[in-house]
Amino acid sequence: MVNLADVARQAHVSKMTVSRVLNHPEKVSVEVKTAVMAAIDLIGYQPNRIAKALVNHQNYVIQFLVLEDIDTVEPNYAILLLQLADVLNQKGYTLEISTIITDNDNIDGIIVSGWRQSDIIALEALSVPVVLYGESPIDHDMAYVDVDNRYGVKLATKHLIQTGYQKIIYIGMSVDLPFSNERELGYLDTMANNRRVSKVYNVDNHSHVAEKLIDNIMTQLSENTGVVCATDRIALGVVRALNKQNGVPEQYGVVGFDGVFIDQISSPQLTTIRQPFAQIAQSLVDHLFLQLEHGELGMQRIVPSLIRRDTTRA
Amino acid sequence: MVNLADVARQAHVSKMTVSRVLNHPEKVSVEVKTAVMAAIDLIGYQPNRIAKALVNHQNYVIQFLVLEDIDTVEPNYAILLLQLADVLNQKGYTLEISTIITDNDNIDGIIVSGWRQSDIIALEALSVPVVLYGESPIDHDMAYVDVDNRYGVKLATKHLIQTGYQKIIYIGMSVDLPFSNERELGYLDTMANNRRVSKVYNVDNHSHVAEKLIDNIMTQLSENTGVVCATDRIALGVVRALNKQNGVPEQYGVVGFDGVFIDQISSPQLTTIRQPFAQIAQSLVDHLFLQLEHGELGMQRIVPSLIRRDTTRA
DNA sequence: TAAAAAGATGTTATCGTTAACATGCTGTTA
DNA sequence: TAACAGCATGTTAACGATAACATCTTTTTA
Repeated sequence: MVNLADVARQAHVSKMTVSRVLNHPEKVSVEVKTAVMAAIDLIGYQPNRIAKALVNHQNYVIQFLVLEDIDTVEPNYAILLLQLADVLNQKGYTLEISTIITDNDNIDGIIVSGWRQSDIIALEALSVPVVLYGESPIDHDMAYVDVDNRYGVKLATKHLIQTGYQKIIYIGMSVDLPFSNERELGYLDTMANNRRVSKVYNVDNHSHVAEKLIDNIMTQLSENTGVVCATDRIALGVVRALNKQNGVPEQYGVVGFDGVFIDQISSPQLTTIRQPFAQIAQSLVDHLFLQLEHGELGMQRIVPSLIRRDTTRA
Repeated sequence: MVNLADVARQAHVSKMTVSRVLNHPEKVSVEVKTAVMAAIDLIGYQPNRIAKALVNHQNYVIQFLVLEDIDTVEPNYAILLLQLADVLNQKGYTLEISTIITDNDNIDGIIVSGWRQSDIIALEALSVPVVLYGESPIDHDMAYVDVDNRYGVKLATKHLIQTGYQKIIYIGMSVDLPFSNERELGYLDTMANNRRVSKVYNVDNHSHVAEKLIDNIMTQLSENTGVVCATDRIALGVVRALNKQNGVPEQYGVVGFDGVFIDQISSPQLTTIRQPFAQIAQSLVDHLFLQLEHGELGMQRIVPSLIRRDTTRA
């Protein structure tokens, strides 16, 4: 393996000078710098992450902790995971994926997804920086990054109003977590602001459950109704039910939330609120390093956008 | 950070003895061993992966190389990725995810998914062990793990025959790769063995394309037809088209292939051939270590199974 | 122009672990 | 009982990189 010493020999300088060229180039004269660079190129030197880690007391490993039941969120995780890995790679970091909370000397930080209220205490007790994906519970001060859920559903609700649907109902998730509460509030706020009458249903986050719900309430559903859905899974079921009368998007409009995978395989393709996962991944990593390097707890709400497709009128 | 020296002090032995207790316990007397173990428990020592890596000339990092267009395979990747991470963690390894081929001193081995024929030469030139997910091209000798595609489609075809569908057609993918060829052969073989007339269509691997194909050939499709699909995506579109006449599973039977996510959100839920990803992940890692530790190129075909659900008759 | 400051480069020690070799003890054998 | 084998444990050096300090050269300043 080509190491610092080989480069040093090639460039007729000491190892330290080579190290400086790479880490503190401003402290090295221009001639030496170019000579060293040439030597590096010539013999194809790549710094050894392991040796660096040992002397810097770092691991260059970030843990992605998935506390959610994996089955319920697969497509989202795939895309988030790939984006995270990408951002971390660019910083020379590696990803460790775990499904249980452990205090571990071999990682530098943790990004957590799918946590419940009951996980928070254990997470706060960890000895490494933690960033939550998803808004943190009100009474705890933890770094987090989340999509702006309330704003997202606001967009969805407004869109249905503007495309002329008369009655607008909301189908949420039966879980008590910040993100689902925020989504519901986004609907309620927008309806109130537009002097509309709200109607909220809650179901488990599965397309079949949502489909059954719509089947059951179909008779009470007047034509020209818009349905704001808390997730694309729910929206998928809703569209399926409504399309038994071939009513989407003319008689009924549907908007989902997530914008990953499901929206595209649905037929017709879903109008949805897209979570920008590349941005989310970048922000999660940024906030983790903010904590790692400056001890600061940051939080950010990422603005989602409306993707107009075929389950709402043009 | 608690290290070997702390344990050694606590147990009144040398660092080397502690190291031996952990790596070569048979070379240490029983009394010393128990004393050291007690000291480890007492002060909560965890070995430092980085220092170990440095002295062993290993990185404890395996790269997962995704060469496929990410959009086309998300749910599969999520599940494979999580399983891989799990298997590797148990061996003290970490995962690096990459989308480009690079020769990299900081990894110990590579697991490749979604490769094309044109990638093979670059992959063979790499200086670390490589295992392919997906059968390797005939003229190259590389380690691989794959699901037994031919057998899987055999299962699917047989199932449709046994549940009494009269005519049985196959909808494959328009790509020339070992896995898709194998799947087609699984259909053709089984049909020939059962003295049935085959009919093969090919489409891009998207539900909408498959849906459109069925719409177009619907008039030529006699009732009591079974459709073997190369993927769940295709099956999803096929079911959607056939269900416009409410014909699944009584008039038409459909079987997919993959068994991840799509099969469950479909309505009715897909009968499918499930890829056992936990087993695949384990096998990929095993074959990588076989190569790493003994230089042996292994290959394995994992046997998939039929999941009977609601798109075929009981 | 001598002394001090600034700049460039080199030397040493260190991170935590382990392989290889060294030491010391017990017990066996002729 | 001397010689030696075999076992348990300790000591040293090494992995590759870098921080801290040391040294040497050049520039600045009074």
